[in-house]
Amino acid sequence: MHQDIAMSRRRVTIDDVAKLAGVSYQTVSRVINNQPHVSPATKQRVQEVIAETGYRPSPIARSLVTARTATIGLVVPDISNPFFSAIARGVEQVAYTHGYSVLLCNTGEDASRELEVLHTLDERYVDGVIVCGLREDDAPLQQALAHFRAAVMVNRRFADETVPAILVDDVLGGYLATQHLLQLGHTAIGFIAGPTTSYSGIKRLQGYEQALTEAGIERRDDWVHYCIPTVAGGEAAVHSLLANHPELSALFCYNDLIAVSALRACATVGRRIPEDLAVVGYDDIMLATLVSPPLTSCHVPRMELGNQAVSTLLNCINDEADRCGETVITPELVIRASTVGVDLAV
Amino acid sequence: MHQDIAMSRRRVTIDDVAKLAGVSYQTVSRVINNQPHVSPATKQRVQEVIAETGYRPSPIARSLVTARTATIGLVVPDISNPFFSAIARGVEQVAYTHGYSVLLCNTGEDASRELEVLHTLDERYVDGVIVCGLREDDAPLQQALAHFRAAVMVNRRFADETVPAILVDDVLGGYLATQHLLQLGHTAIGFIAGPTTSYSGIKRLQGYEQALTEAGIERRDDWVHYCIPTVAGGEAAVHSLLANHPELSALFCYNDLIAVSALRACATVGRRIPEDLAVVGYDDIMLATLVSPPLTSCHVPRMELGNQAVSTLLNCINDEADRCGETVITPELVIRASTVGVDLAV
DNA sequence: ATGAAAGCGCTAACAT
DNA sequence: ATGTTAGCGCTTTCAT
Repeated sequence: MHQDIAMSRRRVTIDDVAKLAGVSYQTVSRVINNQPHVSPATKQRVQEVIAETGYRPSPIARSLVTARTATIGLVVPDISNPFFSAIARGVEQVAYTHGYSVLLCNTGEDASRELEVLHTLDERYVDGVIVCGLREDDAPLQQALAHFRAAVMVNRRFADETVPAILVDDVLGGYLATQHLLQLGHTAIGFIAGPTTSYSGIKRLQGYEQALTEAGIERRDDWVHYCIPTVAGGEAAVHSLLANHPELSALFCYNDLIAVSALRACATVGRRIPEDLAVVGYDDIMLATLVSPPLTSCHVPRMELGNQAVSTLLNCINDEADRCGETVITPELVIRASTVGVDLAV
Repeated sequence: MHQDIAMSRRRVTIDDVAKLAGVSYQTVSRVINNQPHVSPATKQRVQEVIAETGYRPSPIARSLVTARTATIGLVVPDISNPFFSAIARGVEQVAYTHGYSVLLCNTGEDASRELEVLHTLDERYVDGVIVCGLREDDAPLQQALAHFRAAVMVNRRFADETVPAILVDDVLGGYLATQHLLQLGHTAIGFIAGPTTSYSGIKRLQGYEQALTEAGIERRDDWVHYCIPTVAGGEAAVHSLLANHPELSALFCYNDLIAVSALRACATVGRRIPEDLAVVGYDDIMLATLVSPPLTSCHVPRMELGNQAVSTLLNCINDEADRCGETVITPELVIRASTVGVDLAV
């Protein structure tokens, strides 16, 4: 009936190691947790047995007593969206180096699903969660996040700052984009603004207005159009804006996809870029470098967002409250041929 | 000293519920696991208490005894690569509906890191793993995968078929792409083949050759160039192939990024597409629809790969061996303006 | 139909 | 420096 441990399929336990090393299993526990009060000789013997048997402690059993899992939850609207997958990469990177694993949850842009997955993560006793994007009612989310030992939001914040957030300075981004166009001599600059409800859209609009104001240019409501932030969504908005306002010589777009639809619209009606219309995008996704002409775009360091989110989360988990406030990431304008005549990207 | 449960910050346990319902905690266990031998009255009373207290069983404690975690590991080379993030979305989707969570592991294209994360996943007692891509020594990986209750590979296979795999029929893809060009009347068709070591590259080459052979066209080695499968990587390969072989009227590219570099190369030297050169890409990433002209490309249903991977994995976990073989996903050619004169995408 | 007891593998007091 | 004793919250025998 009895099988030799080496032969058995069963995992090696702390008890097996203790017996083989001729000590109590508490001593083994001390060794694997690097605790004091173990004689060097014993320690070495135990370590040898561990090496021989290939023993590794069960994180499950450990979690049951420590109430920690060394796991964090990552909640994103859509992992196949390059914006979020880059964040995910940044998150995984830093988490892994700190011994944490990442549970990935996709909400499919669905608010109720977001609460559901948080529920699941809570059940699974994750040590903390990182929640990305999705504009919706704050109250239910805030309540859900209160269950966790720690939580961080990316690209979103609560008014009362109860949850640390990693934010992009979109006001600055909008300002830089617009300022660049102003410096090139443009005075009639339109803005395709994305969804009206978008938090970052509102901030980019502020930056746009701020730059215009500084330049002493009147801000006109009819120069601003809203749309769904996709290539298809931008098409109609761009067409109508350009048709109704032939005076516009430049366009700032909420994101690169919309900027691409501007490129297309111009190709259709025979307007040259940047001679007849200068175009600035936002996000600086890979696509921006690949269309022709390549897009001037506001670069958002997405992996950096993920890195910062984890760092902040781990600080909160470890009660290092000093780094649990709001972190602002600064975007940078990358200038390419859609605003300046020469194709810098070769 | 004693705190009322409702007031306490401590999680509600099965014991609390049992006491409040006036039954043994075994009975509560029966109720939450839908086991028989509980009287309707008792069952209802217990369920009421569960609802009142908001009790939810601890998956940790449960895992400790069942040796299952309802968690699967997903190993990808780079989650920020659209190919893998789409797979990840497919994986998460199906896993979630079956009550499984997904631990995300990024290997950064590093083979040793791949083994490391598998080690971690093994420690964490995941119920199974899905490993995507990365061409490397089979032996160490195969050995690592043997530790798991279940494992599935995506876009990769072991010769002995010990591990179920989800594969794309790349021979077919290469065949369809080439056949399409042949049907348009092209007889001199080049192939930019991606990395020489690429498993899928070799298969696409086979499909390319097969189509040529069927059409009675001699396959010429110097019509095939290899390169790193990026826009930058393709640039040199495309230039040299076109410069040395002006007879080529069509180009089949290993992926869409290389196809984009073909578009660029032609723009530089003034060759029109598709009149002077027809171009076919592969993967059908979003970019394919956005460049001009839009790319004819071989569509690979990436989310479907993820869906199938989880389905297969869950079958293996549950010992339903019937669905644990190799699954082949069929790609489809999407025809756009880079091969036919009219811009179908408007 | 219900309960009592044992144990999953580990850590954290408290001994000695 | 080492061992003993309790649990962590649950499922699984085995009784009743």
